[in-house]
Amino acid sequence: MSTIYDIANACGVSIATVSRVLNGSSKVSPKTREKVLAAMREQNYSPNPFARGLGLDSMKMIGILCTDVSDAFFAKAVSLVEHGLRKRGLDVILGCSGTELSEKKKYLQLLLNKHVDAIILIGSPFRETNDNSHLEAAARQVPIVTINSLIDLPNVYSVDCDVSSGMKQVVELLAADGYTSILYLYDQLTYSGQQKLQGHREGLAECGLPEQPELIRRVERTLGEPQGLVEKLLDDKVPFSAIVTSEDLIAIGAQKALVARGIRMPVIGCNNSILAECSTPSLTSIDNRLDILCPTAVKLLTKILNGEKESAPSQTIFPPLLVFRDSFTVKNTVDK
Amino acid sequence: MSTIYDIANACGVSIATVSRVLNGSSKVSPKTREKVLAAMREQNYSPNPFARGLGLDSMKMIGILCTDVSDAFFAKAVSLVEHGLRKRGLDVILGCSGTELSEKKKYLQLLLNKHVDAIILIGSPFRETNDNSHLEAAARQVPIVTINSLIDLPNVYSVDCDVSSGMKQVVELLAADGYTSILYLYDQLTYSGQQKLQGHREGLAECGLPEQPELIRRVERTLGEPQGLVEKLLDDKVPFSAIVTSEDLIAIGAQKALVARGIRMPVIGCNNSILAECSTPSLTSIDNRLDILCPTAVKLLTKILNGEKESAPSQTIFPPLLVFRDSFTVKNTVDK
DNA sequence: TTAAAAAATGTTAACGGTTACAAAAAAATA
DNA sequence: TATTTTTTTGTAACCGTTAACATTTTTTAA
Repeated sequence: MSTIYDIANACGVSIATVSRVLNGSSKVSPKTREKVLAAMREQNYSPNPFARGLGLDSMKMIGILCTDVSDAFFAKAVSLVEHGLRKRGLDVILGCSGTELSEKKKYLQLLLNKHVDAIILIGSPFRETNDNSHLEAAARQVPIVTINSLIDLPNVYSVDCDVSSGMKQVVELLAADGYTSILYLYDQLTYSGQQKLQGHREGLAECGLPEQPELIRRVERTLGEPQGLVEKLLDDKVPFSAIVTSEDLIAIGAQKALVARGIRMPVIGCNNSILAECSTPSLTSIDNRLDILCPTAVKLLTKILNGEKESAPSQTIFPPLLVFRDSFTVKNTVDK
Repeated sequence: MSTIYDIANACGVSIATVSRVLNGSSKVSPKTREKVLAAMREQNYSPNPFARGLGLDSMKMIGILCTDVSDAFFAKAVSLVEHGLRKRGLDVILGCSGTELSEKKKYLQLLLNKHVDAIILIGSPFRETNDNSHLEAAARQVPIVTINSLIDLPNVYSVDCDVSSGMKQVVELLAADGYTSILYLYDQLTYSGQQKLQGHREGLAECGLPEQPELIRRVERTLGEPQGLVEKLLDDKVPFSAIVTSEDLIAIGAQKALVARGIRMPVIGCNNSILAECSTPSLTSIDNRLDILCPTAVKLLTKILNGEKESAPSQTIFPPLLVFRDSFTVKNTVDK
């Protein structure tokens, strides 16, 4: 590994000059610049990131914190964010904390300890509890951008999708189609989980439908549990005529229960991951626009890192997109 | 941010003593140790990773390089590896290079430039070409552990699953059941892609079945392309009685074409991702044991980082697992 | 009680960059 | 040509650790 001193020696210049060439900061005469660049190429030089980091307190690394990359939703988000950051010359430290609040705190601290330049938080930082004191503390050290959850704290910037309205719209569409007994299956009440549930309730209220506790059920984010629950509800003859869920995986589990019994009714997922397409019948799903949120978050972040905090909106919200597939199409309305 | 000097001052000791407490290296008297630890707690001290990195040329970060985390297979692998590394106090820099060789090279270089302690390579480093000169060069700088591809180079350690035998076994099972015209759909001929194809061919040979070019077809790793191809083959009345694929996603696409026409025949996927379970009928799939490969790779890596290279096997191979689901069960054999 | 050995602590030079400031060289002006 | 201005380059301090080596303190042995 050659150092800045090696390059300086090779060209008969000082290390300051080499550093200047490296950073393109202040002026260097064209011919010395060329000489230095040639030496760098020759020696295959690459600046030591630790030394640089020590001086500048930055290694141009962004921490990405999510719950679980093996989940299709987070995987897509991480992928999109990683691409965006790379394109801008930023490296990515990945942390998958799981759902436990204590773990999330620990991971947040781990990233801070590594002196990342910023943190991108995918999904919700808190669960049922609204304790985000740790986030507040973290934001005092580095800017934080959250994707898919809205947090109002200094130095925290949120890019979110209004899934609440999506959920509401789904209820309205179903109701308009005569599906008035809607089974709502949700998993964790993270920020977006709460939004979804609220949207569902608003939809019910809007349509003058009653809120039935036995039709608003919490399940694990798995295939088996929703499937089992739906089977049980069918066994118990609990009446419902459509299923809406907070996640595609849950929807698919539920749909499997239906398919197994030859029952056909509208099933709506959320997140519109690849799973939705894989399901048979393919799943109608609320798309939370990660394809827009993630690039937006990255752009926002670069702005902030460039010191343009003033022009960085602390909240950016996009509308969701309903993607209709076989499990429920608006055409139903017409066909019926 | 308090430094080692702040702590030293606060306790009236030298920075060397603080450093010793920090590293637990040489002896420090119990009472000064306590005093120092107390000051650290009080000042919420955490050592500057860049300074440490500069001295030790290590920030205890491992680079993970994969093709695409948004793909269920890589997502699962990255997730498993991340967990294992975290548990051992190692941080993770993630790189998603895509399939282009030039990009892979670039990403490899990016990780090296960050002075990662090691690189874990998930999936294949090369495609149809067998050019792994860049890997060889990289391995001269840091140890490399590959997951799901076998590479014979100094300082490269491979943890792999023998999918070839899995593929072979599938053909044998199908043939034994009377399914002798097998459509084989594959995507990229990465290392494991080649292994799979070879296993398939071996299976055909073993069973005395002919290799039919029109039944060994390359498709994109998407849902739509295999679906379209199968539809076309059906239209063209190309005869086949079972479908085997190199990836679950492809299998699901193919199966969708069958389901749409009410045709039922064995469909076998590979990788056994969550997609396989989501499909209806649920997909029989070859599990390449990421649940074992990934922890093994991490353990191997820690061994290597601990300087126990001698006792680190350069190749570790696990057998695959056939996971039978609705799209093809061995019970078929009995039932028929 | 003193000398020797062991344990604890301190001093200081790396590690490889960045950058403020100083100095030298080149260009512009008088 | 001498002087001023501008451009280019060099010097050296600093960033916060680690660790070799030196020194002091404590313990043990004589």
